Amino acid sequence: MGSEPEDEAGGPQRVRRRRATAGGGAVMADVARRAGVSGQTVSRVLNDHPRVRPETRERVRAAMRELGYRPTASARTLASGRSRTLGVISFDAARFGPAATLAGINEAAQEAGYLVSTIALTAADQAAVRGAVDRLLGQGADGIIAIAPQHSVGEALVEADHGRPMVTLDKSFGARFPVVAGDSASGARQATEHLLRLGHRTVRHIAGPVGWIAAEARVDGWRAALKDAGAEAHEPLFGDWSADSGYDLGRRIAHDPDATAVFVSNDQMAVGVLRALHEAGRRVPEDVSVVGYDDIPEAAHLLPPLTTVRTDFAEIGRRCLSLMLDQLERTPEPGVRVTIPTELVLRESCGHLFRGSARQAQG
Amino acid sequence: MGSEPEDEAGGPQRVRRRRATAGGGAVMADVARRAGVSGQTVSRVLNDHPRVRPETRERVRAAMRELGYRPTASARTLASGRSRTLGVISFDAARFGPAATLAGINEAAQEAGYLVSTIALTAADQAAVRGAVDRLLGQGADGIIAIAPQHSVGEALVEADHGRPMVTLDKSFGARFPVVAGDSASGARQATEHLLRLGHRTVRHIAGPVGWIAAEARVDGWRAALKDAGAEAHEPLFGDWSADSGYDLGRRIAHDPDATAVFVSNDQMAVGVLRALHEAGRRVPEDVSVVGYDDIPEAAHLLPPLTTVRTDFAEIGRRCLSLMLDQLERTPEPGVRVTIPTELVLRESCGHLFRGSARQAQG
DNA sequence: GGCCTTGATGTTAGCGGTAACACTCCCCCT
DNA sequence: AGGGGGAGTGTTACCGCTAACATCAAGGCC
Repeated sequence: MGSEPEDEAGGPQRVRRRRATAGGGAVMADVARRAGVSGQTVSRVLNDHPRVRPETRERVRAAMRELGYRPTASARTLASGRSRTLGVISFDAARFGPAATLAGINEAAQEAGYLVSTIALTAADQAAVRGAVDRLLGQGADGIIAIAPQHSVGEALVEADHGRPMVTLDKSFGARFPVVAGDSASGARQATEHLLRLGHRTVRHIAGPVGWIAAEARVDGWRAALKDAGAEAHEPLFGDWSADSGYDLGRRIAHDPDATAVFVSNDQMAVGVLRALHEAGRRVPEDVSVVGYDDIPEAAHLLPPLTTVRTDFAEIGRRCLSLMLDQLERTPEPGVRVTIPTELVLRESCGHLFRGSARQAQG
Repeated sequence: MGSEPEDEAGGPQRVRRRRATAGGGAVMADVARRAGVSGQTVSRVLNDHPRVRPETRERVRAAMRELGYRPTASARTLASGRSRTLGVISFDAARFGPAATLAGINEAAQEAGYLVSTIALTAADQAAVRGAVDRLLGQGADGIIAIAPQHSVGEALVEADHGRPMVTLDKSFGARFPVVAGDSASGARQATEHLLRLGHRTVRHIAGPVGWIAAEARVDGWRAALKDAGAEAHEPLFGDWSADSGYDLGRRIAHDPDATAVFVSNDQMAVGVLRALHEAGRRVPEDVSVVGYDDIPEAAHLLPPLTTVRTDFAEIGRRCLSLMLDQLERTPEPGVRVTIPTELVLRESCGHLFRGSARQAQG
């Protein structure tokens, strides 16, 4: 090639340090040399600066292509203080809701040219949350999106405060960062009112675990609907979101002949409830009506197909991202709270309570 | 404070550039000054070098704590060429299998002190895969784990080759990188043989989409089991993994009175199949036996509880990570292929075919 | 026509770490 | 006593890129 830089004779011959680029590829200086410009001009091309002559720009671009040049993110981050990386802290990443939200965030981030680093936490203790925030920030994340479905996580986030933008999901208190959430209270109300309209005297509730924001909002929505209708409110039964727990709690309800309508806080638990009712010989919807929450893709094919409250998780993810971008690139509105509407999807798991028997009520 | 470095009088006063650290926190030099050592010693403490006197180490640690020092990853990456970040390319991240695998990877990565950057792809075309690889490498990922469930993705990965370590999931050909996969062929064989042992003359198959490696391996395993038993093999029906498609295809099978046993390539489709059979008035397991695949958490609570093939997705994720670490930190074995065993979980969706009727067969 | 813009590009000095090497001590051995 | 060697620490030169400033040519203005 003949383009090796000459070492001045006799100078102390230092070992060339290993390059930081992947596969030892070209670096900016190589591109600059090849295009016959300075490194700064290459940098300008890279960053779409307007003050570069079109032909120079093209020459640099060509050199980049020919050398297979790939900018080194760590160097750019170090020099500019921006990484175009977003950190995401998530819990329970294998469950449908969080997973779908995460997918939405990822997709939107990609479109906006950001990379996403995810830390999936299992424990919700403050040390874990703080550690995750630290690692993400240390990594240079420009901002953090935290799925904070439990009060404890929300509190830990406030504790672990830092200078960078943050968006949280679900977290219900404190106007410190923007929050995105599905409208759980309203969804629960819709579900409950639907069941009441079908003639049920009251509606039982199988709730998500205590301390979970969405779970508690659904309890509130359910309770409010009952109160408005002057219906009795039994104490809710608290599950852990799993079909297993839905089954266990469903059996308790199945053995209570007064129970004719159940609102379950998510579809997975509803699966277990349907089984418990079936095994106890109580027909759905003839004897008992069931409404779930989330509208998982399987909900339409359960036996019977499940009436449920749909949340657009992908939209939640997208809104998180757009709020984050607002903070990063535009003027942030402080303390925004975005609520994603829900929709009751009518299927076959609910029936009229009518002369002790029931007819199917279809949307 | 009094610790501001003095500018020599009259020197050209340059504006201090914005710090790259989050929230303008302390940097290594600050820690060094406070602990009364050089930056290099701080670096040694940070990296657990053995050659530091315990009391010095403690002094440095104290200084770090007091200043809330957080090392800047981009600087470390730039200087060392290692980022302790792994890139993950995933598809279909909202489905149970991939999501659970991803969770396993994340968890294992965290334990090993690595951060994970995920790119979720929707299209499997070469440009998308190549772009994802580029972005991950540009970000400084030390290695890439690619969930490559389709042939096309595997091919694209080979094309997008690069110098860094890689581990792929499912990808069936080419010994270029280590591969981890659930043992789909064996799982399918177990399922099929189980049904045959119950007395079914043959077993129908609802398969995953063409081009998906796991789907095709399950077809192969199913076909092999039938062949060994000398049973007739109907042409499989190809779904798209969704409960919707399972329902559509299930209806075709439901209307065929000869069909007494169905092996479905995943549990979601099996949900649809169960519904289709139910609606057609065919009882499970009395008239038709059904086996699914994956053992999603809801499988035990379907009506009837679904016999299925369990794969330990978390283990798959962990193995991916350990293979990656082998490549990064130890002597890599080239072209390893790790197969995660499967287990047939017996529940109530299968019955003996016996005098035209069926009795339950329970493990 | 000299002076001030403006556009295009180059030069310099970092960003915050780490690798390689240099330099002290201090102990041990002969 | 002299020297070898290792433990502990400091010095220097980068890693690859970008911000700030400097430079330089071409053009507009009075």
